[in-house]
Amino acid sequence: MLKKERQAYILHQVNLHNKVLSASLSNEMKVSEDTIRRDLYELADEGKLIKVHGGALSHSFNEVHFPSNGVYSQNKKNKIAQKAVSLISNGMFVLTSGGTTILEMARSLPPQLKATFISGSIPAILEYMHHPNIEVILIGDKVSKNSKITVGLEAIAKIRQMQADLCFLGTNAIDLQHGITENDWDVVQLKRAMIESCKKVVCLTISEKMNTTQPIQICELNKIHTLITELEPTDPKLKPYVEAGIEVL
Amino acid sequence: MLKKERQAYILHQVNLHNKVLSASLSNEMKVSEDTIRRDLYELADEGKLIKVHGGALSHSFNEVHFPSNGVYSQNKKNKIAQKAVSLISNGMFVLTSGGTTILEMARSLPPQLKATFISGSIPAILEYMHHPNIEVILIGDKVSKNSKITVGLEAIAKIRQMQADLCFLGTNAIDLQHGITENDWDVVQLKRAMIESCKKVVCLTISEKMNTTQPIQICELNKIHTLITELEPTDPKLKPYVEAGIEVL
DNA sequence: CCGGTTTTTGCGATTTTGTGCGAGAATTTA
DNA sequence: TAAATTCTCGCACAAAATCGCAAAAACCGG
Repeated sequence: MLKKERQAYILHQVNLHNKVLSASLSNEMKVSEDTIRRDLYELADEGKLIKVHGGALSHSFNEVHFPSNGVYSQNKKNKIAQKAVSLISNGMFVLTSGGTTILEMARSLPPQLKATFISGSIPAILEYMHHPNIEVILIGDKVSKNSKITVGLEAIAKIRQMQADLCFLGTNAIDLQHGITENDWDVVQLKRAMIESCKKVVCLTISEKMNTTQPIQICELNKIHTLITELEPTDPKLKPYVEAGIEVL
Repeated sequence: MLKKERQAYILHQVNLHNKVLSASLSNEMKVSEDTIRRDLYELADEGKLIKVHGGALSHSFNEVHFPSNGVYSQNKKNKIAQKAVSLISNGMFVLTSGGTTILEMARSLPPQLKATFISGSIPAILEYMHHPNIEVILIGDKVSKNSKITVGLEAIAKIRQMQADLCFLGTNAIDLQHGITENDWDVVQLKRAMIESCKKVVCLTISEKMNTTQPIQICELNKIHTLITELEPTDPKLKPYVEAGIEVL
């Protein structure tokens, strides 16, 4: 078993169960606990999980992390949110994933907007619910505690039978060669279905996540119609994406 | 159970109930009181709560004093919650409606309980999600903003294809002649479907709502197996229900 | 294909951490 | 004031982490 492979599996387990024990992982993959521990420390260094005595926990336990860059990042996300909102017009059906950037967009929706929002992300749904004129459709299935989103075949089937005008994807990693990538298998399945079920795919991401990759590919770049970051559309960092035929806002 | 995990649970409990007892926490998580005490001291050191003799208090407890009938009603709901929880055992599939009584039950689930909870109520889902060992199935459909629950044909169809062990209904009005009644058409449809899709129907209600009615009937009394109120099962107010063949806790 | 280098992994000895227990002290409660 | 909890403190024990080291595997330039 490859190291990367092992770490991807660990990450998957953490996302699924919110915790992992070094002992049981060592048992499952037949490597020493030392190796597992080293893996966990590496993943903790990359901020993918939280190492604790005896195993590791998912970030969702700490609730409020990154207090330091919070405000800073917030500004960026707000910029992104403003641009995203400008794409929505009355009467549209909008499919959205989860993630903090999407949340920020949800909070920025103008109160007079009348549209239908469809999502399996629970935090996003909570935001949409507060809006006076928006219809909210919740996609049901098993709830993934870590990503706070419904995942599974039911959810995917439901998405498949939709045909939305717009699809907003909160994106964790985007790259010229590898397209958009994720580390959670279930979320990948969902996002793939979302991409297939809408007329226009819009990726929202802060520029730090550009040109980074994660283990599992969601789709190639050419499936994406629009990319929104906090940068000016003319920023040189975005040039390769424009050249790849993506509309950049 | 990991130390951090345990502390996260304690914190969650403190924030919900504003107080925790060392003894009951020790009992719930099957660790010694010593361990709980050490946890409480650590959390108190971090300023997350206030350690007192016998347990701990939430920080907000000092500052804000809440409305008197709030606490009162809360106590009743807590009593109901305790009784309801006692009906659930490991491995069960439990269908629940929404409502504050259900929420209180969700908050009182012992951490080691492993069960699957199915609901379309968004506040309830949020509570279930905090629990370390519970699988959460969210029923999707259009979100009703005022009842914070998914309603519609999709949701009803989904419920119909289930077969749960237990169904908890937060009940707004119960009466000997009219059975249980509601004032929201969509919710009535949902609850009817829930009653048909489980082996055992349990109604949770505070005694004030007994012998009251609302415009739309959900079902006759004979569909209900168990009634839980804050009263003692021997209370004379409950006698007619016992005589009607309902198990009363 | 081959030496040399780097990375990865496992092992044993030692240290640290987490937990429970018992006895006596401190406190709450009746 | 007496009885019942709850706390403190020291200790023991097991599980987990750390450290140094060495074998094994992967990588690489020629």
